[in-house]
Amino acid sequence: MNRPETLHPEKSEHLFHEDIAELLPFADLDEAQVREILQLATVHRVGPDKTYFEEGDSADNFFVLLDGFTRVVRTTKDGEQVVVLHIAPGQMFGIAKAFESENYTMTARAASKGIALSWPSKLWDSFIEGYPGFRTASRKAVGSRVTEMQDKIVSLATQKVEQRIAQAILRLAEQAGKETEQGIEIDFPLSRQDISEMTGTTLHSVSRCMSRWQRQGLVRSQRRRVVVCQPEALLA
Amino acid sequence: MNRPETLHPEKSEHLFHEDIAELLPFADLDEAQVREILQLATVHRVGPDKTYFEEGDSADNFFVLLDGFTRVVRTTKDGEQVVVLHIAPGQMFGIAKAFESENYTMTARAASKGIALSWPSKLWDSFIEGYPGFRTASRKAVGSRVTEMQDKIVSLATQKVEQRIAQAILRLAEQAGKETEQGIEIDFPLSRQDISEMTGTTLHSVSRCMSRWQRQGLVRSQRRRVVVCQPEALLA
DNA sequence: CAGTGAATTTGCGCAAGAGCAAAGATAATT
DNA sequence: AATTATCTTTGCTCTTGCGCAAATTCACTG
Repeated sequence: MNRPETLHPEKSEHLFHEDIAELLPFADLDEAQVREILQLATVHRVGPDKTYFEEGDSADNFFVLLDGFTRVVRTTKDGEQVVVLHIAPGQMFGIAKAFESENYTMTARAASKGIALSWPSKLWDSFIEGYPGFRTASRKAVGSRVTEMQDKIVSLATQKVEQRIAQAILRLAEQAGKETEQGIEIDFPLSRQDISEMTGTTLHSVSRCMSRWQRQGLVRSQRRRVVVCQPEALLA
Repeated sequence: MNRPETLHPEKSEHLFHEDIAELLPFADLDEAQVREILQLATVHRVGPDKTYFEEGDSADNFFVLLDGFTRVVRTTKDGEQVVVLHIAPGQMFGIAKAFESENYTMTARAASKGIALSWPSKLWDSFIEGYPGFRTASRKAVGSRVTEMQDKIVSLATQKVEQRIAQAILRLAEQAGKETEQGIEIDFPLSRQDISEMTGTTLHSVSRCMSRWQRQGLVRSQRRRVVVCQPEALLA
């Protein structure tokens, strides 16, 4: 295979046709189409806690995350952050066009160092029409977001803090879990504060909860690192 | 104007081209197209608390609500109900096709007597392609749902019970408000229990809250009837 | 390798709100 | 008009978990 392929406008050592073509949004495309699409793409490399875009910004681009995890966040008037959902590599985000919206309604902040591709929103319709796989992927993206948000609403509305935290951690372990000898490690830095923003509680309550689980051997957690040892036990 | 037009398969005294054509999903259609679409529609008339479809059902149809209000509800394992959002007349619902989903993920239950039209899901793509207004409307429907769910998540995660209840009632007053001399009346039966299911609390807390507001003259509420007298004051 | 700053742990007191129970009110039914 | 079912109110207790504060640990930087 003929390796390095240049990406516009920034050259990249690690992004290849093969990698991109595997991503759901670009499934079923032939090589020429992939090249065509990549020509139009902009590469974004962001450090931890940097944003791809902010709530209220004009929705000029849509994105596909290549690497790293991204939090989709809403900030309240008094500065509190609420994490609404997480984006995993291969998923689209910033797809305001799918909502007929002129502006982003949330902020996309990198949980860890990340890479994403973006395209001008004006290309959205032509992608939808020209690439069936893209249309399917965009619908699935919307669907899984809606599902995730539903689950979060039900969780917030009916469960106690402890259950909410457990559920949030298990979901992340599923989306961003990496096998280790210890157990499943969540593959990006995750503080008590972060978890509290996902579950609508305080970092104190999260800390207490996790300490207890640590004592019981259910999880193993150091500073901003979380390893789930007994996923089943957390369900109880 | 030539009045009664028959709807398939059930004849109807109150549904006319003029009414339907005004609905957002069918904006920009000419009379022939409206007739075409209505030919394919099924009419549903449901009583209060009856469902249009249930969570888990095969998503065979998509709907447009013509009259009445509909709650979109999720039920937890232990039978608790959570109201995720409300559908107003003119809006689409049951649009699993937009999520590339085979089944409904929630239950649609009529808050009051209601009328809806439905079409087989297999027509979704042809509607999307054939009627630009329909495509736009479906995106807007998804967008407003996502926005509403985001707001609910933020509300549940950061606000106290009292604020959540106030916000929920104000939203309904906006979506389903009818002007009266007393103030804005929510135009369908709404019990304390219903409100608690929207806000993730108990009917007791809702009752206490509303009683206080009643004493302060902010609302006026009898059994399953809610009138908002001072919307601004509820914001505090 | 010491120093600095961020993340975490933990204790304590308190308030919000859930849970339970019982009474009262309102609408529907016969 | 009497009966019944449903909805609502309200009091009381008890738990959850927040808010505040202080101590501690950990990672990074100079």
